[in-house]
Parts: sequence; structure tokens; C-alpha cells
Amino acid sequence: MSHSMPPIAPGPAHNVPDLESRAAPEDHQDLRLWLRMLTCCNLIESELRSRLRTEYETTLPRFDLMAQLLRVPGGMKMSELSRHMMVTNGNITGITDQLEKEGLVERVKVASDRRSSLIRLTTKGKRIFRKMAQSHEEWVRAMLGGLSEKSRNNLFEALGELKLLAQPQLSGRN
Amino acid sequence: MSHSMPPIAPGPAHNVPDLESRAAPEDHQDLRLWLRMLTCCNLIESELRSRLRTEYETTLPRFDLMAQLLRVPGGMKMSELSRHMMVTNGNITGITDQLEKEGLVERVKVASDRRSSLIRLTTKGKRIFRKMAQSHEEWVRAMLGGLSEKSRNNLFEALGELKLLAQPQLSGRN
DNA sequence: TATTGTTATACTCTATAACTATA
DNA sequence: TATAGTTATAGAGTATAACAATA
Repeated sequence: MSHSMPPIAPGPAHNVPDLESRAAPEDHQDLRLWLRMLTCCNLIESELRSRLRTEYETTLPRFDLMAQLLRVPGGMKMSELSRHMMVTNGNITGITDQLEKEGLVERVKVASDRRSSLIRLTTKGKRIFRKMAQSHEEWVRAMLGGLSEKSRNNLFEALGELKLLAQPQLSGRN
Repeated sequence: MSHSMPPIAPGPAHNVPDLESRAAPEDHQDLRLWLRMLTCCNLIESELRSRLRTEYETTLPRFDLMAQLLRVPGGMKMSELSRHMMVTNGNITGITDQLEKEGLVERVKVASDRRSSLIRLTTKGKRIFRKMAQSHEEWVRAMLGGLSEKSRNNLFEALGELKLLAQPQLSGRN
């Protein structure tokens, strides 16, 4: 997009119908705020999903799992991955299976606890992930980069506040 | 939650591992901002999905479709719904089929264009949706309500700006 | 020819739950 | 008993594509 793709349906940059357009005048501010945030996230997320699929034949969860691993050269336990990615253990097994089959990650047995293994990126996995991550970051920049400095800061601060509010609400999932 | 459910794993309200925790110091601000926004959205969205499922045996897309319809008593064409909800036509057909089977919406043939029909809420659908919507709004308030007035306003403004930036990037999907 | 809606299909992601092997 | 990971299953959600009817 920003780097090359012309918008197919340029249209007006305002008033595109979306989830928020269902909000009624009498709806409370929190609801409108949520619909607006959801719309933004969905726009960006579906763009990223689509790009990952068409340009790298991968998916967001697979990308996320590899992203988690990149920072921890020694690898992570599946239960750790499960916590970070906020999905259940079985799902981590499935995604890991796929990535392992393609030689992007490997399971490494550890002596200290014979039940668990460490998952880590292979050399090939690192190489490929770095390329994907660079593209990914460009896509994100293309979508967020137009924000004013003030909005960017405000957004970051407010979302930080929100994350703290929303997290403790969550029940454990594993 | 806020209204009754105690957090199962209270834990510290800070430093809970999530998607953002993969961000490296050298990562650009836009990427961190995106990860933070994604985490917030996922937290809230999965809470809403889970509530809709356990308390009303429904799903977010079904809820969204009914929400779109509530404001338009005359009904909407499926292609309109498809645009607003940003999913393909076939998916709208599927969701509509389910809702129609449960008597919550109905297809109404129109004379002007015999290819299309209008989808609208039935009386039962309106009644049930109003209840769900009220709960939904309470859940959202419980999660966003703790934000300071300033953050709420900043967030709303900044997301409005972002929505305009992100929308024109999108290619048409139908 | 283009559009509306339907159908069929395939795939990813997810939660749940039962299971094993360790701890 | 509790934990780490696996397996099986079922369902949600989505995209794609072929299709019929109509515009």
C-alpha cells in the first residue's frame, strides 16, 4: 500500500461505513470508543494478515510465535509461549508442529525437566523471520506513520493505561 | 466481570506477559504502539466473545449483524451488511441463515430489485437484541470506564485520526 | 456485462477435554 | 496431586470460486 499498491477503491477518506457507523447518538461514549478502536484494529490486522499470507505464505499467529522466539535465543517453553500469546497449550503445539515441519523452529529437549522442551528458531527460521519482521514493520509504519506526534503519544499513553485496566479483568485461560 | 466476577488470577496489574512484551528496545515506536493496541483489542474482544457465548449463546459477528440492523427498521441489503461488517457476501449469508432459523431476523423480498432482499430484525430479534446490547454496553463500560477523562478523549481523537489514515489503504473486499 | 445473493469448499484458529509422562 | 505437552474434536470465522437469477 503505502510503498506501491494503489488503493482500489479510493473513495472519500471519510464516512466509509464500518462497525462504528452503527452507533446511535444516544450510545454512551465508552461504546463508541470501543467500536472505533475495534474498527481500527480490524483494519490494520486484516491488512497485516493479508500481506503475510500473500507475501510470505504465513499467518499472524505463526508470525507472532516466531516473534516471541527471536528475542530469546535459548528458546522458550511451550507453556511460556502459551501465556504470552494468550492461547491454550494445544494451539501452541499445533502451530509449533507446522513451523517445525518447515524447519523454522525446533524442539530441544532439556535435561532438567523431561516433560518439557524448549522451542527455538532455527538458523533458517531466524533468517526468514528477520525478513518478514522488516516487512511487517514497514506495513505498520505505513499505516500508523501518518499520525501526528501528539496523537501517537496520546494513543500510546492511553492504551498503556487501558491495558492495565483490562488485564486484571481477565480470568486465567490455561 | 466488574459487576460480579472476581478475577481468578489477580496477580500484579503490571508486567503481565503479552504480545507487546516481545518488542525489543530498538523496535520503532509505531510497532510498539501497534502491539499495544492489538493487545488491548484482543483482551477486550475475547472477553466480549466469551460473555456473549456464555450468557447469550451467540457470537460477535451475529451480535454485530443484529446491531447493524437495529438502527435501520426497514432492513438492510446483504451487500450493505457485507460492506459495513467488512466480510464477504457468503459469510453474511451464513450468519443470516443462522439468525433466521432462530427467528431473530427475516428476509424480505423487495419488488424493485428481485435479486436482493432486505434483512431486518423480527420483533423477537429486537427484544432479544436490546437485552444483549445492554449487557454488552455494561461489559464495555466495565473495561473502559476506568480510563481517565483525558485518556478517553485522547484515545477517541487519536483513533479517529487513525481510522481515516487506515481506511483508504484498504483495498475493496467484495 | 455487472451485480446480488447462494452454495460448496478448504483452511486457520480456537477452546475443551481426555490423555501421557513426568514432577 | 499438579504440571508439561499431546491428541482429538468440534465449531467459529474467513476467503475463494463457481453458480443462478436478475439488472
